[in-house]
Amino acid sequence: MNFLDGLNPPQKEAVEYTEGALMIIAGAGSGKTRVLTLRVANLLQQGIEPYQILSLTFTNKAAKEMRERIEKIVGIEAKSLWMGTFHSIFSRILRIEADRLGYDRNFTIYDTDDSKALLKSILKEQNLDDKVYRINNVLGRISGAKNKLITYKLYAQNDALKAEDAASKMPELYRIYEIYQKKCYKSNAMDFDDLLLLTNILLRDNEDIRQKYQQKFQYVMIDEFQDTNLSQYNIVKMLSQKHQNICVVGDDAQSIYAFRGADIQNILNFEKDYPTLKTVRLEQNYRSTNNIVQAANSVIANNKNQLRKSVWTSNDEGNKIKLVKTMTDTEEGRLVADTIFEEKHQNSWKNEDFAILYRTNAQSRIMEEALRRKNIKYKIVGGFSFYQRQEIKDLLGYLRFTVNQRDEEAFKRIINLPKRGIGDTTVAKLLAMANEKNINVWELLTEHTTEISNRIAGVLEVFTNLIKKFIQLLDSKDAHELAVIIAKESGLLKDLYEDKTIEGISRYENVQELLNGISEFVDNEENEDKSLSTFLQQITLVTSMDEASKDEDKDKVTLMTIHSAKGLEFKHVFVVGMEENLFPSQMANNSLAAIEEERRLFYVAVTRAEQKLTLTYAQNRYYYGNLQQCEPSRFLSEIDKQFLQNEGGMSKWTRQGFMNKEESNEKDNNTFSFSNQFKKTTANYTKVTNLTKTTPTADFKPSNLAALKVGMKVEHQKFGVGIIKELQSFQDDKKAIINFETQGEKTLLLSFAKLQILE
DNA sequence: CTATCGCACTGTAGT
DNA sequence: AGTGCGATAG
Repeated sequence: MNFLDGLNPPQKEAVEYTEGALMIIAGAGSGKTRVLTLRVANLLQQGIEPYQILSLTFTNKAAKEMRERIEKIVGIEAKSLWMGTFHSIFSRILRIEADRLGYDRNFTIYDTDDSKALLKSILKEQNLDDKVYRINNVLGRISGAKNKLITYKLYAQNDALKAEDAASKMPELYRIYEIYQKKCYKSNAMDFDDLLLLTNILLRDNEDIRQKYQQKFQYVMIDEFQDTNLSQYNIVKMLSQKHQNICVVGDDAQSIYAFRGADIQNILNFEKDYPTLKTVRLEQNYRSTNNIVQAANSVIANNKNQLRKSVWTSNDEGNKIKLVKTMTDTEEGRLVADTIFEEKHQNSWKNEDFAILYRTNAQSRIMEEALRRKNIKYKIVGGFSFYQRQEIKDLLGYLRFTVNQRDEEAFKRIINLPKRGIGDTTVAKLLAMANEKNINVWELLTEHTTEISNRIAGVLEVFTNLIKKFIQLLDSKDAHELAVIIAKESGLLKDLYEDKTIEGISRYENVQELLNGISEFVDNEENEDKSLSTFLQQITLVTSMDEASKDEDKDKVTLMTIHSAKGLEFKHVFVVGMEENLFPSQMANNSLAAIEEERRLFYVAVTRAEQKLTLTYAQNRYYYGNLQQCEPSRFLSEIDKQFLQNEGGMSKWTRQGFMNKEESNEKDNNTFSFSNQFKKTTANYTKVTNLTKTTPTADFKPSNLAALKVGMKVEHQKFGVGIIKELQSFQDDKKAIINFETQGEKTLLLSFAKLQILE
């Protein structure tokens, strides 16, 4: 087995120990992904079928990356592996077995926004004050309960929980939970936590289904085990009961999701649940310089509740860690941008060798501005998702309602969109009426029309006829064709198209982008089920982090939160905003456990760096538009001084940080005028960060459709350069068959294709 | 029912 | 700074 060459003894052991329970404690940079990849390859080489291996990860990105790496070793076989996030894998299973739970297979997955909107309406209906019952708290309590496998029935019987609720002035919480859950069920909808909780219930209550999947999954693997919650762990425990071939990989020092129910206790329980457990520790770090490894160790050593830690490296000592203080947050950005600019030339490093990590997404804007001024290409990972944009959610609302008419959140979103004179009062009345009759709104609208007042009934009929038409097309049209029809006939597209403001154009383009996305979904041969319903379930579980890394995304500086940086590595990492109350977050002040989690987060940030690490903090920073003074983070003082660069090396930047009063005023004025300018061009700004490359003059718009001719050379945003082979009419639209250089022949609906005419 | 204005609030991460 | 809410006028 030559692919084991170059592994150290514990790595080799982890790859070869395939039968029974195995726990791999993998320190930062210890080659974990490589070990996991080879482990799967090893199983496949032993003749295990790919569909018998279940491999669970925490993010879609991690799953995708691992699948690609395995594919490189074993080839096409890797496609049949069951590999994905807990949520995506189990939503797939739930879709197949939905009827056992009384759900329809077209169930909607409610995202956090949907959940909050539903809770808000429940609070209103129950006359509860949303100042007392804070939506985030309420959702957090419900979510926390679900992650501990506490259903609303169990919650109502649990005096301890109810006492906690009473203490936080929310004694009715158990009732809200019950109403929320029943409404979700009535809407044929599941929230994120339901995907796990209901999988638990499905497997627990259905012997045959449990056996089916126990039989199927002979080998189960979990990555980032320290981040799993009880609900997730319990599913895996049930699934691996028959074969007992379960392998978990984790690092307690990198546990950063306790706030949402992840339980380090799972690691301890694991040893109890599997007495024959074999434990392998990967402690040699191959990623970072000795200075970085030691500095990381010196910080994490401050945690009282750490389990085990002895990560070491035989790498060079390397550069010392740079600590930089700046006057303001703007200057912090400038400093980072300047440093990247210089180092790119000095070391001939590329943009992709740098990462800027921050604690909160809000910090990204200042870094963006600085990089743009220096003309440094960057990409933002995570943050505000494409699918959270209003115009996207509007169209998705129509698509969702077409697939599942019980989806009440979608109904509320689209019933008066575009405006048809149905206000909140009317909607509330309709919902109350439906509730009273114990039917859903769609049934009310279609079967009880006579009971609705004439004025409204007329408008509603137009709406129901529209939806009925869409429903009829569900079987005959593919997801993309149908989405295009819905976008047009609902009037959404027309509204956006007529809005010629910068924001309006951007929104129109975003909708086009969504339609392109659906088109890609349909064209993708790997997707077996091309229904609109599957598409919708899939995208709810996809965040902007998971978008395919395009070629144009290649050589760019990466900006992201520390949370999303887990598992990645960069030559030079900047951790910015090292200030008390920002990192560690102010919210962490309440408990030791929270501070320790922040410290682990810092540990994660530091261990992303291969060669250079720079920590920066500002003395003044804008919070909600107010300039505030900041103190350096306590974590900075916890780093063993011997790993920090001496004062002399800092002086260059430190000097820049201190300005005399005159300079300071001048600078403030500059900052002010810049931010005013920024305000006016927000839409442009968004567009640039979206990485859409447009040349206004040559850009193809639906309005100059006639400009296209057969034989013309064009460039498509996604498919690249091609020659127009044929132009066709499709209803009142034009379609083009284009032969792309790399993608082959594609048929595009022109009004949604982003084409640029080349010749 | 819709549009507009002034006021108050914002509390971290990602499926 | 940006958002979302309630009150008010049209």
